[in-house]
Order: sequence, then structure tokens, then C-alpha cells
Amino acid sequence: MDDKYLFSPAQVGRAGEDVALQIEAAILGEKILPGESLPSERELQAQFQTGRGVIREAIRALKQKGLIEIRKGARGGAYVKKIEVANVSESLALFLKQNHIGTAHIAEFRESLDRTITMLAIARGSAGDKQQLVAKTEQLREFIEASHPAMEMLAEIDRELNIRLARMTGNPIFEWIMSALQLGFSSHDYALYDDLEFRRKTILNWCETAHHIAANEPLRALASVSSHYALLRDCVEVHHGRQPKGSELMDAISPATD
Amino acid sequence: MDDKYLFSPAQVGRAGEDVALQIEAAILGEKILPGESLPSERELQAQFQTGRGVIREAIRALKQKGLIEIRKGARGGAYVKKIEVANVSESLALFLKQNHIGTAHIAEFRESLDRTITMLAIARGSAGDKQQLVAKTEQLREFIEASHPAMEMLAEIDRELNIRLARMTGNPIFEWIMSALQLGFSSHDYALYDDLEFRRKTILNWCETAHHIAANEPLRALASVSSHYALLRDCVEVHHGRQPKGSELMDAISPATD
DNA sequence: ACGCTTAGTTTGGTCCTACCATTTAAGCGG
DNA sequence: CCGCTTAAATGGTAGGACCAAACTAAGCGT
Repeated sequence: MDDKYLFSPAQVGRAGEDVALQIEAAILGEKILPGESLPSERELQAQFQTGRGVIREAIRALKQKGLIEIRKGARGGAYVKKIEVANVSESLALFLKQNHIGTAHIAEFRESLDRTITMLAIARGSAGDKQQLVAKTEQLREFIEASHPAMEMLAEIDRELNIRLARMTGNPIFEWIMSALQLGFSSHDYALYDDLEFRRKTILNWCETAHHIAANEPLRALASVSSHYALLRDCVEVHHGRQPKGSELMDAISPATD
Repeated sequence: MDDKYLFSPAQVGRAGEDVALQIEAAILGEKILPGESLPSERELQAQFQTGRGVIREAIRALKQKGLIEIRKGARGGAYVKKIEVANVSESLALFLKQNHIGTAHIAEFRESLDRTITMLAIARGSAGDKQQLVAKTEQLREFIEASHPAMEMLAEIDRELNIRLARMTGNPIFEWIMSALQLGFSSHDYALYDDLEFRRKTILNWCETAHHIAANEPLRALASVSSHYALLRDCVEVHHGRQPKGSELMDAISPATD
């Protein structure tokens, strides 16, 4: 921190990029650990031998990447943080949205993911995890039978169940990919809970799945999982089935459009 | 000249965020289409009633998200573009890297993905696609038998084969997730090609897989795919043998310990 | 009339300086 | 010792000036 600087002066033309890259390298190379902070903007300005605007833009880019968070005031500055899955989600969601990916494609992908997760969860999840899963679903069923809660809440619980299941695989990637997909498209999930009929069926299906998992019955569990997505397809069909509007959704469901 | 602007003045305190959000909303809401450009920085400065630095930071953030590209000079400015899968890859790669995800976890996820992709490719891929796949793998085999090409090139071909296969599913998400995983971790894939022995086996395995796919033999194709990953596990094991099972057993594949 | 050169204009990139808002820490008085 | 006030550190904003790149168009020569 005295005569030996972490960073080198940036070159002209694309100084901003240069600065951002150097700082990013320092973070990824763990020269600065999560929780620690970068030097202040004015200090960086001195180290990089550049204007403050350049530093600010670089910091902005890193913040956008999720690598740092920024605090104001004394002892403020750019603090390195662990990247959250939300950053990946946002990126993925933006991408899927801008490329007009239909619900059918997302559902198909999620179905394949769910099937794998289910198998791994059966194989690796502890008995306690499985019991908790059953308990959660039972609680959900009682809930829906007793009252008519907001569908946002049900969607939230559904999300939580999926994550819990994914975590039982012992492989964090499944959990994160699932999170990313859900965060990006939770709005679509609401469709399932929009209709009381489907809501009931879906929850019963969750109970069924949980029981099969707890009973270590992979084939039956897989059947349940797939039937969840069959339900989803039916639901979508009922709601916008005949309408030419949003036709991309439907023609993507039938895969044989070659 | 117009009295009706696209954007509203930003609020103080977090003007940068505000500006970025407004512009992002305009892009996502397709008020500005890909190929078109935003007003110039100075024009935006006028519309948002703010300093130019704020505009620049907002634009930097959007560029980082992959929503726009920036050109200098007259007719320059921020052009809206379609988000590329590389953005998602980078985000995912950063995340996995910072969270120290082991190769074993990535490989497991990829294996599950590959199995699904294989089944879908068999079911949906055209005969032409399948023939091309076989041709590519045969070409690869001849290549390796004739010479000792750089392993980077082989890794690149391997990548291309995977993408081609993923594309045959007809569901772009498989292709993109596969791209993202590969872009983020192609360096680890090199491990497989490091050893001549494994290189040969891997390529032969690719040929086998391609033939099974072309012959519409899903079970055999799946066996081939899994055998590819078994090969990977063996390879890693040979390179650094002893490791306690369970956690991060392939963690030290690139750095340290050697 | 055509093509090349050149000056001008637009626009992003950088630098600077000043000032504001917020947060923490030090200092002071009770 | 506690609480209030004040000062310092730091990010956020404003606005101006200039540079560099890239496109435009005027002008020149053939």
C-alpha cells in the first residue's frame, strides 16, 4: 500500500476498460478478498494516473457484474463481494427475454433439469431432507384447502420447494441454474396458479412427488415430475390455446416443426 | 425540437441508476429496436437534465449488460444490440469461479445435460444433421491418427461438436447453457486432451456416440455419453490420484499440488 | 463528371475542478 | 461515561474544456 502499487497506469483510448480489467483480475486472482475494499476513487485515480471519471465508469461496470458493492461516506468505497446467483439470473433472463424464448422451451429445459434433480435427490438426500420435503408439501396442501391465499405466495412456496429439492443433489450448480431460471421467469409460473383447478392439481402433484422421493421410488417420482409439466402444458393450452396471439409459444410445444 | 421526450429527468441521489433503468426499460420494451441507436450522450444529458458523467455511467452499465454497443465518431453512439450468449457465459463463469466450484460438479451437471441433449437430438435431429455429426467425428479421428495437432484445436472441435448436438434438440436453451458452460470452462476441458492416451479414447468415444445417434439407438448413445464422463473422471484421477471422495475431488485440477 | 484529398462536424473518451450528500470517527461538553 | 456537535473521508453530481476517432461534405485536380 505504500511504494508498491497493485495497479499500473492505464493506457489512453480505452482507459476505462483497462482499469476495469485490472481490478477484475485483482479480484478474481484473490488479491483482494470478499469483504475487503478497493482503494477510494481518488486513490485509484492516483494509482492509475487517470481521471476520476474513468475510475467511476470502471467501478460501475464491476458493480454491474456483481463483483463489488458500493458504500457511501467515510469508510465507504467499493467492497468486493461474493457474486450472487441473482446476477446470473438477471443475465440469463435478459437474454431469454430479448431472444423471445417461449415458455415451452423453458418448461422443457426445466423438466429435464427437474428429472435429473429428482433422481439425484433420491439418491443423495438425507432421510431428514426428504421428511422435510414431505412436511412442506403437506403443509401446503392443508393451506390451500383451508383458504384461498394469494397466488404469489403459492408461487413463492413452489419456488422454495424446487430449490430445496435441488439442494438435496449436493451439487450447487443444479440449485443455481434452477434459481436462475425461476428468478427470470417466475411470472410465467403464476399461470399455473391462476386457475383454482390447476392450483389444486399442482399442489397434489407436489405432495405425490415428495412422497415418492421420500419412499425412494425414483420411477414414480419421475412420473410425478413429468406430470407436473404435463399439467403446465394443459394449463397453457387452456389459457391461450386457441388464440393466434402468442403463437410462438404454442408452435414451439410441438417439436416436430422441422 | 420535439417537446415529447422518451425519457424523464432523473432524480438526485441515484441518478445513474435511474437513467440506466429508464433506458433499459425502453430497450426491453422495444421502444428502441436492435440496430437503432440511442440519442447522443449530450442529447441524453439534456433529456435527463443531468450531468454527462451520469449518462456515461449509465451507458457503461448497459454496455456491460450486453444491451448496447458503442461506436465513436460521427454517426456513433450507443446502438442497441441483441444480447449474445457470451454475456450469460461470462456471468456464469464468474459466478462459478468465485464460488470455487469443482470440476466434478461441473462435469456432473454437463453429463446430465448431455444425456438429455442426446435423447432429444436422436428424437428430433434430421437425418442430415446426424450424418454431418458422424462425418465430423470421423474427420476428427482421421485427423488425430495422421498427426499430433495442438490440443487447443481438438478442444475447439470438441466444443463445436457439443454445440452442434445441442442445436439438434430444437430447443435453443440447451445450446446456450452448453455454450455458457463451455466458454466458462474450456480450460478445464483441455485436461482430457493433455494425455495422448485419453485423447484417443475420447475421440473414439465421440465417433461411437455419433454413430449410435445416427443409428437412432438412444440407450447405446447414452452409454457412450456416460462413458465419456467416466473417461474424464479416470483422467482426472490418474493425474492426481488420491482424493477423498465427495467434496471437490477434482478441485486441484489446474493449480497447486503439482 | 469522377475520384481523391482535406477540412469540418459529430460523438465518444478523458481530464479537471468544484460542490453536494452521506456516513463514520473524532472531539468536546455535560 | 454518555450524547451531541463537528470534521473528515468518500461517493455522487455538475459542467466545462479539450482530445481522438469517424463520418460528411466541400473542394480540388484530373
